[in-house]
Amino acid sequence: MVADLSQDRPRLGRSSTAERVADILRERISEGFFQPGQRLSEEAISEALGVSRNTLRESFRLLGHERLLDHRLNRGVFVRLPSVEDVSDLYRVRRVLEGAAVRRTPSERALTLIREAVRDAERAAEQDDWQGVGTANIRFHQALVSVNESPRIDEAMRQLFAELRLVFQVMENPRAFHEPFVDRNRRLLGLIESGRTGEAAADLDDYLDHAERLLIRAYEPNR
Amino acid sequence: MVADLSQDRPRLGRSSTAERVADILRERISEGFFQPGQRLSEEAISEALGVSRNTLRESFRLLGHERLLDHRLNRGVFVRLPSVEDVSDLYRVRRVLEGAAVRRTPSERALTLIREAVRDAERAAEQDDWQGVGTANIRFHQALVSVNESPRIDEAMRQLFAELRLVFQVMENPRAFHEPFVDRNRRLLGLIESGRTGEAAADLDDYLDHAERLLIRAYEPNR
DNA sequence: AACGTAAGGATCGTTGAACAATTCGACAAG
DNA sequence: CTTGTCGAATTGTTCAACGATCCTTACGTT
Repeated sequence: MVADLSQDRPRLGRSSTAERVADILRERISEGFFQPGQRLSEEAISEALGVSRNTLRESFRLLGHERLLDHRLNRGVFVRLPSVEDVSDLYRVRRVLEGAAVRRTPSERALTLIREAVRDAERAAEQDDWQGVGTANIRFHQALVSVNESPRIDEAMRQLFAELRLVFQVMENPRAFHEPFVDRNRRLLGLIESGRTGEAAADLDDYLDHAERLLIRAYEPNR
Repeated sequence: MVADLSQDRPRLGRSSTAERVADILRERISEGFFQPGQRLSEEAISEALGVSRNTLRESFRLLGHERLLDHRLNRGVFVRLPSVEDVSDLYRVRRVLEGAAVRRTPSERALTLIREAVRDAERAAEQDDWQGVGTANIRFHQALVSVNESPRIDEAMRQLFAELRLVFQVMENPRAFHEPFVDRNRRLLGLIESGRTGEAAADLDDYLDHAERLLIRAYEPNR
């Protein structure tokens, strides 16, 4: 019974001003409050948040390593603005991580998460809630990757989507983007459930090609 | 002609005291000067390197994100001491990244790198230079992963091996560990060269199972 | 002997101020 | 129109300080 407590262990060490500031900034970036390409002034933000410049700089380092911020020497930190090459690379990584996932037999737990994400996306689509479709879609792919049963891969996937959100912020019409994938999620789930790993892998590759093409076409980092 | 200069751009932004300090610490850790589990005193190191505590703390944040240091609140930073579960997870990641690589057809450039690494390992083994075998072995796997043609995956692999080096530091007999893999590298290369991706993938899985088993058996994080 | 508590020292977390280094735009000179 | 120079603004880094937290030791209680 004491063993259950070990679940809460990560929460223990948590909290330091720098990390909490990083959490805030991360959220602000992902919600578009800070736009990609925008410069983040040390003085302005440290004053606004009521922390010292030194502490804020520690936060910047954290987010820089997550590729959310771009640290240019003596020029300051900028919200990262991914290039088209970055988008392609992100999809290369997805093909590897998600491709490995569909070749494995998922645990019951993972399968449940995947099913829920598919259903949530469908439900949100019915209500024209494209914001909701987007987040459900992300949950779908994270659940998919969780089939690999690797904490490090899960973490990498989290970062990857944080980076992709930067792309969505710049995209012309992020809402319509997710639309075709509600059905594709359902189809892919079917292939996975029936254990047809070969077909699932092929469908996934086509899925990601499709998404990458749409994304790059709608993505214009030049303002 | 001016366009060629843009190649050198990455070299410009580089260098800031914090990053250079991080480079030094990274090297010291990988060479075993700082042992896994050891605590790194802010005061002692900042004084020894002649930098301020604040700057050193920025470096610590960088290395913490690379999983080389363990930051415990109010207790300081420690050289990370990977657990057995960590080792297993690292091999899960390797199976995914390297597995995806062997299923692709390598570029000429990548193939050359792989061949060189295999040859260097053999040469080092002939001279009983097990240190050299180890580094050639790492180069072999990095070259293998480079077949994915993804900068992010290359970077992930670099970090992964930096973490594995922590394990090697603690291991009982790191020299003998690499011995069986000189031949296995050669065999895997053969399968790749002949385009038998299915067999190559199967051999790789067995390869990594083998390595993980040996490593975990020889690994005793408890002192 | 096992345990709870208290005191003290060491180290980290964070701040605020200061100064050097660097960037960038404006403006003058050629 | 290009090049050189100046100054304001911002970052890079240091330093000193103080509160907070952890660890150890000692002491007293049960």
